[in-house]
Amino acid sequence: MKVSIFNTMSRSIEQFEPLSADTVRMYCCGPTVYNFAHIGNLRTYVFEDILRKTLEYAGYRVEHVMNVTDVGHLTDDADDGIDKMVKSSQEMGKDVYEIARFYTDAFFKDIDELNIARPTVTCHATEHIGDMIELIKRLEKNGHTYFAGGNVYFSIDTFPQYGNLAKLNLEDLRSGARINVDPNKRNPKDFVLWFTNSKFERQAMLWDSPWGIGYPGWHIECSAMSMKYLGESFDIHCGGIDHIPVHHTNEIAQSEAATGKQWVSYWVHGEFLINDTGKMSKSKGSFLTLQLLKEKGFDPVDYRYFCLGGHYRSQLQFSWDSMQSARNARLNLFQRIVSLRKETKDQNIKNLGAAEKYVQLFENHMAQDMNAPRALAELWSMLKDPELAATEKLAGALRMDSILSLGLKNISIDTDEDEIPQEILDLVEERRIAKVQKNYARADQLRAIVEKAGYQLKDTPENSIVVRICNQMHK
RNA sequence: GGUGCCGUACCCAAGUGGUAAGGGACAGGUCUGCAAAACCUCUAUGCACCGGUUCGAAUCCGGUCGGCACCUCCA
Repeated sequence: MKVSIFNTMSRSIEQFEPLSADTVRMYCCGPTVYNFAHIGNLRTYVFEDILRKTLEYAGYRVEHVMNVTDVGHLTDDADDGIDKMVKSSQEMGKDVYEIARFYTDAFFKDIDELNIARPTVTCHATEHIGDMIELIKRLEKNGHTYFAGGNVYFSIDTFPQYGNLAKLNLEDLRSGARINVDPNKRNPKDFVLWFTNSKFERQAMLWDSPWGIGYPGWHIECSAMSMKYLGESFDIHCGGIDHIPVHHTNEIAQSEAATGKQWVSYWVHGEFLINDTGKMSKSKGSFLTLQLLKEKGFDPVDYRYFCLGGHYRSQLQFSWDSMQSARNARLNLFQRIVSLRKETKDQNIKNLGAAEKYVQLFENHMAQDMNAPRALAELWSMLKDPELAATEKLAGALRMDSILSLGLKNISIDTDEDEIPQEILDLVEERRIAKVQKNYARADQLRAIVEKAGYQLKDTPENSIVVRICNQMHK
């Protein structure tokens, strides 16, 4: 299986070829842990997981590195504002490291619940300050930095390819630059590598460095850590689309200026999740978390399914209606798997047989820039094809799920018949008698009572089955 | 103001020149005392609008209207 992927650098779909034959080295920008991740953030991690699993499906071993930014980033401009970590710690009255720990744990809980594979390496910025300092020293030696107003800056004029990724037109940008530019900058697009002097109200995290006590600029961690774990040149770097113009642009500049080599081969970016107010952000008051979805009765996997319904490079419109339809779809899908399991009990489900052609189509769609919506459609077509045997459908579905990761292999046929209270069973028995006596008015009345108690009755030719209504959504 | 993306059925959403995937919802059917569940079937001669290129356009070109994103921390 040959994988093709859209490379932001060339703005075109390219055939993927890793630097080394069978290993893919991939770096993903991780969370800044001063708050909970919202479902828009989470969409990006779902997409990265799909990318990783598609590559693994194609036979590659994937070294997947993700950073956790536990050093403060600034609230607004790179020269002003309150450190986000400090701000959050002030609000919660906790130590900055406690805050980072708390939100890091919350983040990985979300990741796990979404069936996103953990990175092979997770690296924390605060544990790599030394690596960042070494990188800045290297840049200094190569003449790409200058010291002004207490801070070390990267000079973009020493790096002619600056802005290639974002296709930035530097002339235009310069003329349209904001008013409050840091007067120490030689070029408005220069950025800080190391701060010893900032306008922070309070700075909780400080480290010693050749330039004085301070803290690193916010782009340097990704360069330093990715090169530490993946080498000076690696295959894939991904993140949200918003990182193209500033963060990734600056990362490229400082990385390649330091090594003199091409840093990353493929840049892969995921689009935003949008709701009726536009981009999801806390300031707009539309900060939806996975926790909130759960409180509303959704399973985290419903959200994963929802994400798979749209292509990763298209904006995806979130609404509660869409979320509901994703849940229904997922429930229907699970129901089909349960039926197949029952039908194929004790049978060998290893062979794809006639499901092969659907798996083939599925692979093609995933291999062609990860067209998950198309791939999902193949899953449905396969399940609905009357020509296929149940074992073949099940084998095909499980194969596809190695990328989709909806948890199909964990679905058991023991439909959790957890204890139904005796009083409910008594009502059911009373209804059975009423039915035998053809007292249907009484039977309907009893069913209404049972339903009100949260149970649903399903009459079959033999007997009546009772299920807890709210249990169904979680299976 | 500058740059880019998008506008497909009731909703979400694929589809970049060859005659509109898929899911949800709705409706109908089988089944049922009636339901529920399950299963089956159906839903765009048309892809914002206008004009053009072409044997052929949702797909290419021009224009109009509308939406979104980026240019500033942001997945």
